[in-house]
Amino acid sequence: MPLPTFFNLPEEKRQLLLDCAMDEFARHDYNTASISQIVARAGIAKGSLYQYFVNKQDLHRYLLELAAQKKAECMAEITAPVAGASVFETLRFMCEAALTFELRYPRLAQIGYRAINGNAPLPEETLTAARQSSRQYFSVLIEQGKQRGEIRASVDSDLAACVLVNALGGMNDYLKSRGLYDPNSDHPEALAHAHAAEIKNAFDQITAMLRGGIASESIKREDNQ
Amino acid sequence: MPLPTFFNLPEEKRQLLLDCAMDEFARHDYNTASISQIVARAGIAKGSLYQYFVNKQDLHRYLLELAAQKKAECMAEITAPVAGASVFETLRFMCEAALTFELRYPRLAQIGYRAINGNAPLPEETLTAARQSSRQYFSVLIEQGKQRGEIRASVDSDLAACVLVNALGGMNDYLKSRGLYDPNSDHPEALAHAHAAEIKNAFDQITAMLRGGIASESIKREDNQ
Amino acid sequence: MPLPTFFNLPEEKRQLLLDCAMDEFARHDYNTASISQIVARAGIAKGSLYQYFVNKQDLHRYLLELAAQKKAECMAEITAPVAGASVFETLRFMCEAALTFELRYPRLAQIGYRAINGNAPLPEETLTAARQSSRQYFSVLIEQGKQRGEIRASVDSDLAACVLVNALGGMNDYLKSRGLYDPNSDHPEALAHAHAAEIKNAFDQITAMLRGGIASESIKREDNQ
Amino acid sequence: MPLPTFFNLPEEKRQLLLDCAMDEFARHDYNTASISQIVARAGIAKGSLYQYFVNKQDLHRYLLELAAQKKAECMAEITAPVAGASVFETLRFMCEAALTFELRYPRLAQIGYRAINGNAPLPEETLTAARQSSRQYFSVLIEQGKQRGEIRASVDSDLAACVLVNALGGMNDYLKSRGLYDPNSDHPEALAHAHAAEIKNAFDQITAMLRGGIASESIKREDNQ
DNA sequence: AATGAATGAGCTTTCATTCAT
DNA sequence: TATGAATGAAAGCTCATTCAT
Repeated sequence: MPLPTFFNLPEEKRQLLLDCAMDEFARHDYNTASISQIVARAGIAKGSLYQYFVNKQDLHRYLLELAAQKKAECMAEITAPVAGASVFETLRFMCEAALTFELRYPRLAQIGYRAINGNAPLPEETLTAARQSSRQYFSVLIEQGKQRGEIRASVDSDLAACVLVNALGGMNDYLKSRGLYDPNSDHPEALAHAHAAEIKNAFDQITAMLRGGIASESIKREDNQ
Repeated sequence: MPLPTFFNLPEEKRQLLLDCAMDEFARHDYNTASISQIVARAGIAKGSLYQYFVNKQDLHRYLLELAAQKKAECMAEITAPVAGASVFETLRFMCEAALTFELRYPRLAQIGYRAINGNAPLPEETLTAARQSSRQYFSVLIEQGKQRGEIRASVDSDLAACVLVNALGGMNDYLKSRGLYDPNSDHPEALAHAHAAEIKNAFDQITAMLRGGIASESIKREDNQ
Repeated sequence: MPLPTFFNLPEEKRQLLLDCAMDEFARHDYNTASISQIVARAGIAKGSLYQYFVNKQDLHRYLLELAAQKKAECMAEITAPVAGASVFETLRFMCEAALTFELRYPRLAQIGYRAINGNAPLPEETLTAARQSSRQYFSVLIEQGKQRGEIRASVDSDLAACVLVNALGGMNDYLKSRGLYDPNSDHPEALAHAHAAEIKNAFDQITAMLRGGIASESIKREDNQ
Repeated sequence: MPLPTFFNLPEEKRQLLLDCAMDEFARHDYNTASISQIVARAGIAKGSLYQYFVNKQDLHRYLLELAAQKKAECMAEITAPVAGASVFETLRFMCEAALTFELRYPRLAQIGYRAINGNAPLPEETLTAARQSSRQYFSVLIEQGKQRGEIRASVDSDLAACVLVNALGGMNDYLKSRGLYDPNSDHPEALAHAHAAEIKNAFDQITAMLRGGIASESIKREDNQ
């Protein structure tokens, strides 16, 4: 809820300010992020920022809103293909959407991450909702999978949801460790594009892993005995 | 790297100071943790703390070192039984070891968690190393599994390691969301004890999931065609 | 000394601005009164106010001037009947005039009160002059009383003037403490009307007190011995 | 309630800080008084002040406490002679005590005045109590006077109390206008000493005025008819 | 004449660190 | 070695005033 003044700003100036704010809140958690730093880097007077935003919280929440909006956009791009997809195909698509978001808006992604795991002054209900939302999404997805006969009925949906959410996060780690994706690089999207094939392969592997496990056939035969 | 003075301190006093420091850094992130609080609760002069540690960072890193050491101890306890175990048995043991660490040293565990998830002023290399260490441990484990024929050769060990590490973290989320384990409760160990059966079941489920995947048999048959 | 622009304003707009300014300066002391509040409530641009007044002080002084002028009007209304009146009758009339002013222009009265009691950035000479003006009025009145034989020649006119001025202020305190008059109530005039008889009685009592003192007859006989 | 650190300060330094604080709070109301100014003039670091006082309010209240204490001392000096005195003698003594306080501690007196009439952040009950205390004291005094037959039974004690309180304040005005007392001069007490005779005369006159009124004998005869 | 965004000095408060004792 | 007072840069925020349009 920025003040109207903010939206009257010339596009260029507004974007510069947002850039600086995103830099700061991506690099530091809420308490450590410095308004002074932001305005100094944006080259505006300190008082000016308070013509645009009510206070630090207001600015922070606007960035979170932006993150939510941009993430929703990334998700929306895959809505269509997902419609009739199997659970595992959906998973594949979500991997892509999540990565797309991180690649396009790495700072917003980081700010969102901090908000959920850090000390940002958000209403507890908002936090709880945010923390549960992806877990619940996956939980529902798995329930659907069970009904369609795609997923073993014996699987605990909630536990599996936790595992999925984190496992997908693990893919990020993997891509980073391979240098296939660096949120701090200047053009992460270009980087990802260059490694599209490898990334696609990681998507496939992780889906396969979650689908069929990592055990060898011989072990599995033991399991079934 | 505390100063020599620190180790000359009477055991009792040293332990009290550490206790207070752990309390503070477990409850607040690095920037919000207050040196004043620590010395006040420990009943020592503010200046004294700077006779023991170079600065705030120094104290913080010492706590992280302690965490690493204690965690290693917990892991070591399961080294023996693990010796001849299968990869999946080892995984089960590691789940237990990780939980044991969290229960015995909940504050150190929390401090470590905060450090890895990014607010502490640690050299990037230290952070990277910390993040990679467990990944590498798992990577090696999986390689062993492959050689023993327990794990599919087609699995990418590094990716699988990332998935495992994060999936185990997901189990934590699950236990917390179920109220089976709360690191902030007064007696997390007692709590965990009361729910031992349920926790054990979660261990089993997650191992099974990683082992055989979550797909139903019919889907798997499609996979194999 | 508003700028000429101010007087070119349409009557309605000018009055609205004055209303809002009076509200603000009556409710808050000079430093706490907010230009932003005034312009916001008056619905004009902040810059516009500076087309009408040099600065905050200028606006404030204009309000004080207005107060002086309105108070003078109230006093003027009683000039005629006062012409041939005795000093004590005049005092009675002045009580009424002062109350009339407070009832008709409660905000201006309050602003004047604040100015004299010391937070406003007025030149010391202005303040001194304001403080002395009423004192001098009373001083002259008492001198007249002496010449007419209504007041003891031994009375120090200046000291008596100070006493009178403040004693009349004391009557205000009394009326307020009794709930007979509250300048902050929505309709102080209505309130005062409801208690007209009691207020009239207070006028009479205070005049009597200043006239004949508070000592009992027996004490006075001692005085005269 | 300053922090203990404050009282450990060397007398000289403590007094200097108090001096600067009294200067500032006497010259400006609570909101306008500037901590920055105080520390700058006292030549201490800004952080140091917060080792002595919890915050601005704490400092302010301490000054008020000091004022109350010093005023009580001044009053105590006249307790003995007052014991068996008549109402009018008591009044005389109180005039002296009040003036003594203003002369000895002109800044504390001013701070107290601001607290009662201004916007200081004090609990409403404290304010109300302070505002009523002197009025009530006088009210009781007058009631006693009535019982002893020193004061006319027909006098309204509360109204008379208001008149007395303010009339005594009027004496201050008088002394100031005569240059017999200047709270801003460096040694107001010395000044008062030089004019002791004139001040004593003012005391006597004002007592006489309140006792017997200002009307001439001829007027009074009319009153009694 | 009217606008309202831009300004920046100023505010109170915090806190890791230093240093004289 | 122990102390704790002293420090001062930095924080978020306010507001009368200016100025380009």
